[in-house]
Order: sequence, then structure tokens, then C-alpha cells
Amino acid sequence: MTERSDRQNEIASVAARLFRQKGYAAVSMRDIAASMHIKAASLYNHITSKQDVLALVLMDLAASFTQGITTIDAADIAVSEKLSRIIKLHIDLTIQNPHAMASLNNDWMHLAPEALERFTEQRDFYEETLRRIIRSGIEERIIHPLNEDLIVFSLLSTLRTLYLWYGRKSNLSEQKLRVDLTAALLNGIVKNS
Amino acid sequence: MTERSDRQNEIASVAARLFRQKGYAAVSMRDIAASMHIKAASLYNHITSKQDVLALVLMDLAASFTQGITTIDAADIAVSEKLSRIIKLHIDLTIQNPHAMASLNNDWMHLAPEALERFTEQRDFYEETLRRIIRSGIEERIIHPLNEDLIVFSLLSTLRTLYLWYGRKSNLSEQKLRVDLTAALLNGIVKNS
DNA sequence: CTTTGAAACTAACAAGTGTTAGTCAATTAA
DNA sequence: TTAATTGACTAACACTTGTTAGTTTCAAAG
Repeated sequence: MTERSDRQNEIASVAARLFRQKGYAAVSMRDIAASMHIKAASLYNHITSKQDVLALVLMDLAASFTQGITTIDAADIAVSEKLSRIIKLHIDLTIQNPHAMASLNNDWMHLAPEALERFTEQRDFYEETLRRIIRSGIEERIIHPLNEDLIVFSLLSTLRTLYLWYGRKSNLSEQKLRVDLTAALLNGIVKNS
Repeated sequence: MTERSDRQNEIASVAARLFRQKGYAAVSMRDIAASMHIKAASLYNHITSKQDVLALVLMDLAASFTQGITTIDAADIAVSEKLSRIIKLHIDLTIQNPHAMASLNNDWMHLAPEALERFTEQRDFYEETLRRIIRSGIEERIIHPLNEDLIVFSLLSTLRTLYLWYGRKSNLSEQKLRVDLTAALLNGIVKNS
């Protein structure tokens, strides 16, 4: 895996936007090319296949999540602080890559077999790490003793689909988003629990 | 819109499963036909187009959500009870239509224009109704005064992606799912809030 | 200048797409 | 028994798909 050229990054950026709108399968190489004002064949001077474009869109972002949660998990901090930082990680990466987040959720199954395996490995690792954090929180009596898988997926469902509505509705600042989202996810929305 | 035939329901059922696996655009009419052990052309004895199949998959389920939240909202019950019932509504409909739920999230933009408009109307109505419920909860001091759009989408993100993991992980009963999910969403996961 | 390299282009391909037309066998209604 | 309907079939259509081959343009390096 060599360094990515500027043009490759442009392709990945344009493709991510289109993938988000219509999904990987509904976007043609001619669509991507037209958005760059070139012809489809010209794309192949920079990439080797359509699946390669998808990998360009996904794999860096997936690696950022892997690296992010690894760092957080290794830190010597309380479980609740780890969770707060994980929420912030998702917010930061979503703001930086809103379009690619859609493909991360919906298009990853169209990766070529080798890339697909690397992707699912990272995804499994991420979920497993988060589950370990949740479990230790339950053992420390810091987290309510609910089903731990349920907690993991309840958190991830919201965090992974942040891209769907950040920026669309009442444009709250990144800071208020983080504070309110952390409160909603960790402390709940109903009073006097 | 006439009554749906048995064969139409079979097509919708098979298509929903395939749409979930690969997405609408990546599923061909020949794929759907092969899953039913007939030829693609034979499908057109029962449906008029591929987009029609998608409408068959989506529109009934969308109507169920609309009807469900309308009934709940009209009931003379506390806000927290409304929220509990909305959570149950999502659980019930997800268990009954796990595959179609995926298309409801990811494939609706491929509907033909008229169906698309009806769909987005219902979706907007659903979100607006939920937001009104949340807002009245905040005004009654029952719900924490967080950003109301954030609360709506935090809840819906989890509820709409239930299909992704129900049945996959530690097979908890429908009852425990409902109880724990309600607790996690409404009361939060961290103690002593 | 000349050469080289990158990056665009045109043209074309084989395969797959949704869909239509026309046919035929079997079940149902008269 | 006959007529009509249903629902499968084969064959084909016009179009789009990802991709390759070969060519041209043009700026940078020698």
C-alpha cells in the first residue's frame, strides 16, 4: 500500500459523496468521472477498479476508528471517561468525513474479498473493544447491569449514523452536540431515573 | 391501490431479503426470479417494474409506522409511556419485518417519484410527531432539557437499526430486549446521573 | 530541441440490465 | 366440452455496466 496521490484523494472524495447519495452499486464510473469533468476511462490512470475506489473511501477511515479506540482503551482513565472520548471520536471523524461514514455503514459489503476481510476484522475488533469496556463498567458497578450487547449496539447505532443528521437540523455547535449527546447516551433522557 | 396477491407478497418477501444483503441497486430482477425458481420475465405477470417491487417492500411497513405512532400519540397517557410504546412499536415491526427494515433505512431513495413523495411525507410526519412528544416532555420537566432534535435522532438511530443485531447476538427474549432497551434509551446506561 | 512521463482522450468490448412481445400448458368458469 | 384466465416460458430489445487498448496533449527534465 503506497502513498495516495492527490488525484486519488479527489476521486475518493467525489466518490464518497455519490456513494452516500445513491449507494455504491447505483453509482457508475461514468458518474464519478462526470463529477470530475473527465471521462470514465481516465479514472483508470489513477485507480485499478471500482472496488479499489471503494477501498480508498473506506479503509483510511476504518483505520482511524481502530487507532482511536485503541488509544482510548489503553489510557489509564475511568470507564465513563473512555465512553466520553469514544463519543468524541465518532463526532470528530463524522465531521471530518461525513460522506465516507455512509459507505462505512452501507457499502462495505461490496469491498473486494481481501479488503472485505481486513474491514470486518477491524469492525469486529472495534465492537469487541467497546464491549470489554462496557463489561468492565458493569463489573465496577458504574454501568447499569443491562445486557451488554444491547448497550454496545445502542451506543453504536447512534454514533454510526451521526452523519445522517449532523448539520441538517438546528445547527448546534460541535461542543453542544458533544455535551448533549454524551448526556443523552450515558445519563438517559428521562429525569429521576 | 388494489389488494395484494399472494404471489406479490412472495416477491416482496424474497426481494426484501436480497435488498437487505446487497442493497436495491445491486439486486437484479434475475436475482429475485432465481430465488423463486422462475425466470425474470415471469415476475412481470405480477408486478409492473423493479421500482414497484421496492414499493411493495416498503409502503406497507411505512404505513404501519405511521399508524402506530398516530395511535400512540392520540392516547391519553404520560409522555414516558408514549415513549415506551414507541420503542415497543419498533421492536414489534422489526421482528415481523427484519429485512424490509433495511430497505426502509437504505433503499427508499430509489423509489419512483410518486411513491418517494408519499414515503418522505410519512417519514417527516413520524419524526415530527416524535419531536412534538419529546418537546412536551421537556416542557413538563419530565425529559432533560437537551436539544430536542438530538434526542429524536438519538432514539431513532437506535430504533431504526434494531434489525442489524436483533437475533445476532446473545439471544435475549423479546421481553428482556424491550425492558433493557427502554431502560438504556430513557434512563441511560451510567448510574447516579 | 528532444525525450519522457503523466493524464487526458476516443473507441470499443463483453457482460449484464430492466423490460416487452409472443407463446404455451394448465387450471378454472361457462 | 369449451372458453377464458393465469402464470410460467423463450427470445429478444435497447441500454448501461466496468474495463481495456491505443492515441494525443502537454508540461517538465535532459
